[in-house]
Amino acid sequence: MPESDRVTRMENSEIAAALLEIGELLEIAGESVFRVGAYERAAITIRSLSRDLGDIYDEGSLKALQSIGGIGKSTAEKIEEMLTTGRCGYLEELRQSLPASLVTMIQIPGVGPKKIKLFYDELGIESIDQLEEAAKTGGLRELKGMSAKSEENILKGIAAYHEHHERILLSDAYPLAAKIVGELRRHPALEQADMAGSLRRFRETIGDIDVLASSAAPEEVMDAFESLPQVAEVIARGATKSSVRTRAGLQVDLRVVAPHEYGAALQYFTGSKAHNIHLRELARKHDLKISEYGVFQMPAEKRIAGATEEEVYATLGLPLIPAVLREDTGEIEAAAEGRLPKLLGVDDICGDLHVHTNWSDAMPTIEQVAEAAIELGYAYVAISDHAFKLPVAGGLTPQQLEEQMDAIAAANEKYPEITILAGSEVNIDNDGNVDFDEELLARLDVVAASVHAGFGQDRAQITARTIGAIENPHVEIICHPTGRILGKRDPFAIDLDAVFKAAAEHNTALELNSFPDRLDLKDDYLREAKRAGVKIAINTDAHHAEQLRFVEYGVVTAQRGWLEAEDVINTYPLEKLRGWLGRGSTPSL
DNA sequence: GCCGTTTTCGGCCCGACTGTTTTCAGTCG
Repeated sequence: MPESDRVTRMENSEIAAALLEIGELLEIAGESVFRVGAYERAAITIRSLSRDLGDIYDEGSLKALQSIGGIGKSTAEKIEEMLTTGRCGYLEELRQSLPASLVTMIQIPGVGPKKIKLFYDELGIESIDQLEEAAKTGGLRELKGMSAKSEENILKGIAAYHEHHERILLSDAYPLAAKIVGELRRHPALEQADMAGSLRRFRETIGDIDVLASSAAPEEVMDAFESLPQVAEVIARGATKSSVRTRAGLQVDLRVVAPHEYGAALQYFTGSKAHNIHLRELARKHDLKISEYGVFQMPAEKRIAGATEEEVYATLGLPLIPAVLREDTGEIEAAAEGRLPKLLGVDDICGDLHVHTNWSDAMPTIEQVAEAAIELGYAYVAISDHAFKLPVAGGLTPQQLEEQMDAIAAANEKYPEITILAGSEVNIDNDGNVDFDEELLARLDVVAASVHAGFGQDRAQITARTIGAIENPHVEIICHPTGRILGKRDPFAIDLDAVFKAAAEHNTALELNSFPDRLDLKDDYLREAKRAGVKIAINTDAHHAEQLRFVEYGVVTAQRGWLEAEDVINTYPLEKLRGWLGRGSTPSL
C-alpha cells in the first residue's frame, strides 16, 4: 500500500473507539447485553494490541482479523470497512437513529442506558447540560420511576462527573489508598484489610479505590471508614459495603466480609472483571460456583473454599495467579499449563540508567544522585543528561559533556560503594542521527536516545528515525519509545512492530520509563517486545533525587508486561551489564 | 456478537445497593 494511503488509515485507537460507540449506542437502544458486551470486549482487545490492525489485515485479510480473540465475522467486516474506507456505515446508521451525544451521559454515575433512553424518548434530552437543566427545574420527576430524590441524585452525579470524570494516575491513588488501609488496620475490630481492584493490579490509571476488609463487626469498621478525615460524602451504605467520595473527588468503596470469606472476596474484588468472568466460566465446567463468598460445589452449593486466594485458585487446579496478571490475557491458560512467568521485583533492580542532574534541566547534583542510588542499594547509576540539540532542557555541549565525565570520575572516587556511569540522553533528529561525534559517544559508558521533537510526524518518518537510532552502534537504549504522556499527549504514530524487530536484531534495549505519567513502554507493549526478543531497561528519568523511587512504578508495570529479571538489563550485575553494553569493563575515566 | 472436551444453537459470572417498587428494575463492579 502506498504511503499516502497509509497516512489516512484509521488507527487501532480510532477503530476501538468506533466499536465502543457502537456498543454504547446499542446499549441505549436496549439491545442484548451480550451483543453490547461483544463490542466492548472487541474494543478493549484492540486497544491492547501492539500491532496495527492495518498490518494484520494486509497480511491475512479478514481471516487474520478473525483470529484475534473476541473478534468474529461481523466485527472483522466492520474493521475491514474502516481500514479500507475510513468509515463505518453501521455506526453512521446508529447515529441516525440515536444522537451520538447520548453516549457521554453513560459516564454520569447513577445514570445508565435505560434512563438515558427514557429521558431521550420522553423529554428529548440529548446532552448532559440538558439533563442538568431538566433535573434542576423538576422536569424529570413526572417520568415513570423518577422522583424529586432521583433528580437530586442525578445532579450529584453530574457534579461528580464534571469534577472527576477522568481516571487518575496510579501514583496519585496509591498513597491515598495506602493511608486509608493503614488507618483501617489500626481499628481494633479489624482482622484484615487490603487494597483491591485496579489499584492492586497496579494499572497505570485508576477509576476508583477499592478496599477490602474482614471483621466480625462490619458496622464498626464501616463507621470508622466513613469518619476518616479524607471522606467528604457517603454515597451508599449497606450491610457489607460502603461507598464514599473523598474531598479530592475520588470514590472509595469498602467491602467488609467475614474472615473465612476473605480470600474469595479479595479474589473477586481484585478483578479484573474479564479475569473473573473467565474464572467463573471455568468453574462452571467443573460443577463449581465461584462468588465473593467462596467456592461452592454444585448443585448442592456445598462450600469448599474461600479463606484465602490460594484456596480459590486451587479448587480449579491452578496456582495463585499474581494480581498484576489478572487481565484475562492468557494468564489462566498459562497457570493451568504451569508457565506463569517468574516476575521480577524491585529487589532485582541493580541500578538506574537514565537520571538527570543540575548539569542540564534537573535539580540534583551528581553527588546527590549517587547518594540516592546508594540508599536504594544500587550497584550502579548512569548520569544521562540532555544533549545540546535540546537547548530548552539545558543540553550539554561536547565540551560540557567532557567536563561532566571528569566530574563523574571524581564522584566515583568519592563513592566507592557505587559505580557512577557516564551517559547521555541524546536526541534523535529527523534523519535518525544523534548529538555528538562517534569518538565522544564511544567514550561514554552508556548512550540513551530519545525523540524529543516532531511528535506529529507520520508513521513512516517517526518509525524510520527511531530505527535509525536503534541501528547506531553507539546507542544502547531508546527512551520512552512512544512519547505518550498520560492524560496529556497521545503516543506518536510509531510502528512498534518494526521497532521491536530492529531492536531485537541490533541488540538495542527499549526503555520502560518509570515516570508515573509516562510508563512508556506500557504493559501490553512490553509483553510484545519480550515476545520479539527485545531487552528492556527500567529507568526513572528522574529530575529530582527522590524520583529514583519511581522505579517501583516501572517494576509493577514490567510485571504487568510479564517480564522476568533476565528480560531487563538493569537487573544485571555491573560486569554483566558492561558485557551487554559491549563497551568492555574498563571504566571510562 | 462470540463461541464450542456436553453445543454451529443456545447459552453467555454473580451479587449488592438504591429507589420506588408491593416484587423489581436499574446501576455498578
